[in-house]
Amino acid sequence: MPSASIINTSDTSHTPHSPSQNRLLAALPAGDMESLYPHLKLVPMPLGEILCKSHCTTKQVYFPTTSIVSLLFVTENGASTEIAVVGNEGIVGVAHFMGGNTMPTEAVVQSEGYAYQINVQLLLREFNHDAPIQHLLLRYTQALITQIGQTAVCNRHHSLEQQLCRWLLLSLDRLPSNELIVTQELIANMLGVRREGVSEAAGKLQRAGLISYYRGHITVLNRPRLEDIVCECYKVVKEEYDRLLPERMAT
Amino acid sequence: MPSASIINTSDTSHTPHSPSQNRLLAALPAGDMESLYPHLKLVPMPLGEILCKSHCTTKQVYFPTTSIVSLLFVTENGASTEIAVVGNEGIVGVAHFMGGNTMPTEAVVQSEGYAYQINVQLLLREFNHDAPIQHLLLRYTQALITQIGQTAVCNRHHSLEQQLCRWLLLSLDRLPSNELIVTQELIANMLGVRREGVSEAAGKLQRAGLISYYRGHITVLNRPRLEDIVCECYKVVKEEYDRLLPERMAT
DNA sequence: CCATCTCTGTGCGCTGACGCACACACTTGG
DNA sequence: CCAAGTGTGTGCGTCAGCGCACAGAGATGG
Repeated sequence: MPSASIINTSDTSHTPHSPSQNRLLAALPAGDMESLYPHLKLVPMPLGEILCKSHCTTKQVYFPTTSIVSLLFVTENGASTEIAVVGNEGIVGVAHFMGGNTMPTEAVVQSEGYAYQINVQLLLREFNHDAPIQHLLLRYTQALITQIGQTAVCNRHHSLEQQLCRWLLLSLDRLPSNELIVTQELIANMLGVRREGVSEAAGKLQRAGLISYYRGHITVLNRPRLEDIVCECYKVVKEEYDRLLPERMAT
Repeated sequence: MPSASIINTSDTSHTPHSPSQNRLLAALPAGDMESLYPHLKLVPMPLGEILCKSHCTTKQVYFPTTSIVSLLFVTENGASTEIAVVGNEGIVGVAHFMGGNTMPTEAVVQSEGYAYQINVQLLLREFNHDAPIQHLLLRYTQALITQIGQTAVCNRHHSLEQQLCRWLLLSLDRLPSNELIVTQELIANMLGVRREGVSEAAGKLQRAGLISYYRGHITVLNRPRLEDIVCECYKVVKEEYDRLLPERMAT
């Protein structure tokens, strides 16, 4: 049973899609909705799809609803590290309104689902002439900065097991159910560690009854205990998202 | 002899101070200079001064000129990690114009010098009504995001020695000379590693003739070779700063 | 001049994560 | 039904970085 901090409350299998499933879009004032919504295009986000490679110049930005997107840095020798995760609370493509157009980041779909896509130009027009949407997106970006910074801290100071817990909780917060469709190999790539390391840590969590997994399906059985053993990084990030993003998006 | 990528070209001991020593301030169009410059206050930045603790609500932002400021995350048990460094190419206090006012970050003076201070309200007034300054600050913030993300990558994948090289080069780029006034202990706190580890890595660099240090004074003797052995993280960040910040600030 | 403090060097045992190799179970497709 | 592919478990040697302890050398201040 998902805890109170679940974001998605809709049952994805039956509810019709709506831009308001994305918390940023939902928080827009009525006027902005009217100007943006007609241009939003619902797109499926298949697992593993690369929305944007490092420094690629895509002209689309994405507002995930039921999908989760990972922002990865890939090193020269192919190793990768997830620096942040974006779900229905955010937007993929902050570089466009920050003014740099591209980033040395790769955006990969980490959990299958849907997103609303919009052309950069259309979004920029609103961003540049409308204070509320600008403030909303900038505050979101600040929350993102905190997540990235906290990832740096976590990478430095915390154990693989704690990082796994953080990753699970961050994903869980962005999903409607308590089941994640990911292999341990994928998690390892996100965290930038060995697959065997994830296997060991996940096995430990499973033996403790916190999770249960089976060939690419991880189910969180006891979220409260997961929150007990996770490092502070999760809480810092979560509180910052709650603080910076609109009220109705907080819980 | 400092290489071509030195930012400060002034001799701090003799030249009069000027806001244009900060590259962001220098890049402002004439109109913005006129409205901002009268409100800028030159302040000394003593080594170790804490400009802003985690989530503190200071009403000042800083444009370093000859000083360097570290942005640190401090964990519950007192361990710290530098997530980014700000020198004369940037501004301390992005949270103010990003809309969050505070951040879970501590800003500490890592290298003594000067900065121009300005009241948040005055800066915000310009930020909200003037596109050029807004674009400038947002592009800087995007560069900062890259630096933070790359720090996360570096913490994950690269050796202490490589990280030390990165740290030295990032500092060097923000200083007029090739001498840093820092103890190994301080560097250890920044990198979030043991003092002994820094001692060992620095000793290795010294024996190789790349640096020379003595009780809190580190002199870089061979910058090109340092750039050879540093990890890619340094280059990625540097190129992103060069790309995102104005031409005259690039070299 | 001596006690104290600061900064750095070094040694040692420990541990978390790595790289590799291989086994096993389940799935998929002919 | 069997071969190939996918996802996971496990063992083993290695190593970077940790924590700790202590030494020595220079700085500082009475």
